[in-house]
Parts: sequence; structure tokens; C-alpha cells
Amino acid sequence: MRVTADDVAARAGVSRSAVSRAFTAGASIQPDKRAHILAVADDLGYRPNLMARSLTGGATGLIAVVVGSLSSPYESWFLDHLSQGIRARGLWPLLVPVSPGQEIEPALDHALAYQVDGAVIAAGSVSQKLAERCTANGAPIVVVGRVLDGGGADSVCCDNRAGMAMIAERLVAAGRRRIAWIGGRADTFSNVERLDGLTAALAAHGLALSETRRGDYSTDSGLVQALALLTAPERPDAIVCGNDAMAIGAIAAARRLGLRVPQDVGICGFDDIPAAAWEPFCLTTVANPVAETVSAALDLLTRRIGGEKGPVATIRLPPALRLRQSL
Amino acid sequence: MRVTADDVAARAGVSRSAVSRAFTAGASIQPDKRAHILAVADDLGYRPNLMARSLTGGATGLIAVVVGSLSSPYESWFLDHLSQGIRARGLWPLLVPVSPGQEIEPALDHALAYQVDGAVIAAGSVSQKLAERCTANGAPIVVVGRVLDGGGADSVCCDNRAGMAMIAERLVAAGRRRIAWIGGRADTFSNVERLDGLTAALAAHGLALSETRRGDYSTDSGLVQALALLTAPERPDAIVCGNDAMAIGAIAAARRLGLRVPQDVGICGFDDIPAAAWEPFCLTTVANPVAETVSAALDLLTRRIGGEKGPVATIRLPPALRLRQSL
DNA sequence: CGCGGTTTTGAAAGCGTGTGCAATCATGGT
DNA sequence: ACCATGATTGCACACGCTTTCAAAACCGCG
Repeated sequence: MRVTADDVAARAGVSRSAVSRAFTAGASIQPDKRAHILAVADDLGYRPNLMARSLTGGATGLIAVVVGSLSSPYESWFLDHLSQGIRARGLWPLLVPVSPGQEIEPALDHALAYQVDGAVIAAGSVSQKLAERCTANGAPIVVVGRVLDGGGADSVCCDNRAGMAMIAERLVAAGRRRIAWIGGRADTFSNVERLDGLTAALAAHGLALSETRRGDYSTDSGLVQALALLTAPERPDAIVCGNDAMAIGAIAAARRLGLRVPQDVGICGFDDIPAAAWEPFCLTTVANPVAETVSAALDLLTRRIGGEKGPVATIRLPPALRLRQSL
Repeated sequence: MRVTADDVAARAGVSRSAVSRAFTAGASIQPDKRAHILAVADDLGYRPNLMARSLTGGATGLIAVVVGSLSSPYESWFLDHLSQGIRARGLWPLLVPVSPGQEIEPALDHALAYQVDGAVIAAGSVSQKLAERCTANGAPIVVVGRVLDGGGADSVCCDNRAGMAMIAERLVAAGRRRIAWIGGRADTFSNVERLDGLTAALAAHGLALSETRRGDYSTDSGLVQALALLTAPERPDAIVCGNDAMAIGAIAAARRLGLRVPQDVGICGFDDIPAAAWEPFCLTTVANPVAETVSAALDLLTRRIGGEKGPVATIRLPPALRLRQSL
């Protein structure tokens, strides 16, 4: 039923080896014979079975992409860049979606069983053990958006502290005094670094956060937490959010309460997702260098796949302040 | 280097077949022997090579997912549901991203070479020829968000005309008279159906579109086109957009011009993406039943993969009006 | 025409797994 | 104790391809 290399060989009157060589660039085969074989193959609708090929070749051309809830604007924006980057390198993204609560390990295990050549991990927590197991299985990984403690894997990540320092400068310049924070899940790497960075930068100016609250990085949670902050007796004059989605929710909260942004309350986020620039928001935020992150991560990964040894690399990419109108 | 079934067999003192059977549910093997083998396998970090397995088994467990630009909110929202649904069925999504201009065929060809068990196509145009080739290659496809003319493949799609009829009712009920349209790319299936549906439904009320413009389904294009409409000498009192992203842009345009929504101009979209409900928008729109679409599509697909013959199915899912505040 | 040297070529040995088949083993009934 | 029955087990082949290796074909030149 399925047309194989043998069928093509028989039809073209050559051996199966010849067919294989016809499809292998740079293989030793007479040009006109190759042309003939390719013609016959095309006629029969034959394409080499990549599964079988990878059985001997060693490489599958698949990259596991571990990613969180895709309806979040940041994740999908990132995945867009990442998947294009993977394809641009002649590889294919095998999607491994993990829900926020889910364990990453069984899912990644399954992907490894597909003999992926490598993995980009942008969600979930990865232990050093897991990282080592992947490498041992011949699938180097690169972690994105966080840095592994043990240093078990290459990682590339935005410099969250530097970004927050920029925001702190801006807050001080704008004369804000009561500054509140809405973070994401407490154990998240980015949440820890961003909160820590903001606290440190404010302290350098003799300021401290007036209040901290916790959302879940969703717009809705930003709305809820900001409402709580803005209806309290002592209202903050600025709210810094752990990401843009929550900041957008916070702006909605301010509007609902009839407060003007930024006059009554300044609001800013982190990431600079496309929606941040939308007119009703005009969010002042810190641009997470997604394109650079993706290309650095894939460079690292392909180099490892190519067999490069050496110590784990940790790349920190500099963010940039995007001054719009919300702060 | 890589640990294989032979290694496990040698270490456990059994034949390789036994190892294979230990990992095959329902295979004939003594329970305690299976347990022992699994223990040894776990110890050695062995997992069956799915590439090799699929070589004999015939199925890979991979589903190709052809999807357009993921930074668009609708596409990513859809992919979120779809990828979860695929995994929930024990399958894995192989991502095939295609940029708007790109041809779908070469990309899908490559995915077929990976011996995917099936494909969900949510972007690009698929000819009947292509559909047949996929089926011939043992990879049934299901087209989502449009219906193939020739009927070469199963498809599931929202009833765009019914959705637009609901919007037309609402427009009439709200007393709108000068109604403008901002569509997407002209040749898109959804664009054709939605525009056609709106025109027909308005005609039934003796109304016609005052003006039609064309964006590209992005928020920015909605903004641009709406600005043009709203600054023209005869301003429309309602703008219907081909999707929510453009409607959001249209709202931004109205705000920028100091027009009140919906008092001065009513605006509505299509899809009911998560952002449509965000407070500054409160977009009146038509809910595209994404969850139902995904589950219907995957049901169809798995049934075909299971070998079900029969005529192509075309499932039309009913949309629902979401009355918010923009119209 | 013969010969060393350079492609081309096909046979065959894998790659890691599932599974049909025949052999083996345990079980229970007589 | 013996045989029929059914559960287990291992061998060997198949899956579709790449690649090594040695044989074959070709080349120009003496």
C-alpha cells in the first residue's frame, strides 16, 4: 500500500541503494540516473520515510518544545518566534504542552522516546537530574526564561533585575512614592527575580514596596488584584506588575474605578507583548528580547547537538525600557 | 551508548521479545517477569524507541498541526485547545507553522514523511488533490475553519452566516443605519462567508453595507481601516469586523477620535477571543465554539485513523451572540 | 590492448522494535 | 503416570532506510 524505496527501485530498474543515494545529497551516483530515479519517485509519490531514516542516521530533526498555556499572550508570542526559528534551521517542533499544574517530566520522557534531537524548555520546572537524563539520552536541552540552579543545562534568559532597575528609575523620576507590586506564582523563577530586582533597585533610592500581592500572570488576576489595591484606604500611586497581561488587567481595574492612568496611578508591566502597545493601554513596560532569546537558545542548542562539549552556558539578554503612557 | 531493548534483555536474563512484551499492554507474559523487566529497564533508563516501534506498528502517534501566525490571538487560543485535545487522546502534536504567504504543501509533505497518523489543518489553502494525497499516504486530514469545495476532506467549521445573521439582528434592533464592514484577506474562506452572510442578513431587513474595507485580521489593520472609515465625511454608525482582533483595533480608532462606543459608533467582531471580554473593550461579538470545534475535529480524525470509510463529513457548529457593550 | 586509478553500483549488514510461529512449560483431569 | 490444554517463551523475520564493502564499470594513457 505505502510506496517504499523498493517499489521505486523496481520501477526504475535499479537497486534500492541507488534510490537511497538519489535522495541523499552529495552521494555517489550518476547525475542522469539520479534524475531518472527522482522522476520515477515523484511519479509514484514516493518520499523517504523519515522514521526509518532516523533509525540509522541517528538524527530525527525533531526538537521538543515544552511550553505552558498557549492562550497566554506571552507564551504564544514566544512560541511563534520559536517555531519559526526552529523551522528556519531545518528542524521541526514537536509540541509538548504542559498545563500550569502538570509535571513536566513524564511529558518530556515521552518526547525523548521519539528520539528528539534536542529540547527547548520554556515552561515547568526542570531539575538538574532531568537535564542530565536528557543529555545522556542524546537530547541536549536549553532552558529559556530561567536559569537552573545546579547549572545542569544551558539557559538563556532576560536580565530581569536590570529590567526592574529601569522601571525603578522611572518610578523615582515620576515621583511615585507608594509603589505596589502584583506578582505571579511565588515559586516562578521570573517572579522571584523580578520582585527581588525591583525591591533592590527601589532600596537603592531609599524606597520600599508599599504592598505586594500575587496573581497568576493572567489578565483577570491582574484585574482582581489591582481592584483590591486601588480600593484600599491607602491607595498606591503606582502598580508594578510581574508581566504585561496582569498590567493590562490593572489598567482595566483603574478605569473601572474612574481613576486616570498615569495621573492617579501609574501602571507598568514586563515583556512588551504585542497587546501592550494597543491604544487603550499604551503600557509602559520592559521589552523582553524574544527574538534574540530564541536565536541565542537555538544557536546554543544546535551547537550542543553538533557535539560541542564544554561548560554550561548562561546567556543573559538585556531588556529595554518602553516608555509609553501608563507610567 | 543509547540503551536498547537488548541491553535490558541481557541485564534481566531474558530474551528481547520478553522486553518488548513487558512494554506492550496485554501481551502474554508472566506478571512477575514483567515487573522484573520493568524494574531493570527503569534502572537502566530504558524507554522503547518510538521511531523503531512505529516502523513495525504502523502508527506513530503524531498528528500534524498546520497553523498560521501564532501571535494572532485567535490562532493561539485555538492551538491551546487543540494541543490539549490531542494530548488528551494520547497523541502528540507535530507543529507545522506556515506564514501567511507560504505554501502549505511542501510543509505538509515533510510532515507526511514523518509518517504522521493524521493532520489537522487550520491555516493555508488545501486543494482537493492535496487532501487526497494525504489520505492515500495513510494520513487522514481534517480541515478546520473552512469547508473544502470539492469535499475532499472532513471539515468542521463555525456557521459563519448564522453568526452574521445574529449580528445583523442586533444592528437592526439597535437602529443602526450606516453599517460598514472591515474584512480580512479577500480570498479567505471565513472572510467570504462572513461578508456574504452579513450582506444577506442585512438585505433581509432592507439594508445594505454602506462601505467595505479590507484589513489583514490584525489589530493594527483594524485600527487603520477604522480610522479611514471614521474620518470620512459620512461616518458610519456601526462597524462590523471580520474578527475580534480588528474590532479591537477599531475600538482603539474610535477612542483616538474621541468617539463614544457604542453611542457614536457601534463596533462588533467575530470569534470571542479572550481579549474581547477585557474591560476596556467589552466587545459585542459572536462566539466561535472553539472547544466544540476541536473535539469534533479530533473525533472525526481519530475515527478516520481507525479506518472508518464513508463519505466526507462537514460539521457546522452554531455560534452564539455575546452581547457586551460595544454594540 | 592492458593497466592503474577513479567513480558507480548492488548485495548485505545493520538500526531498534513488534509479532507469527513453533517449541516449551505448567496445569489439571483421568 | 499420562495426555490434552493453554499460557509463556525465544527465534527469526519484517519494517524502510542508510551505509560499508567489494565487485564492476569506466577513464585516460602507455
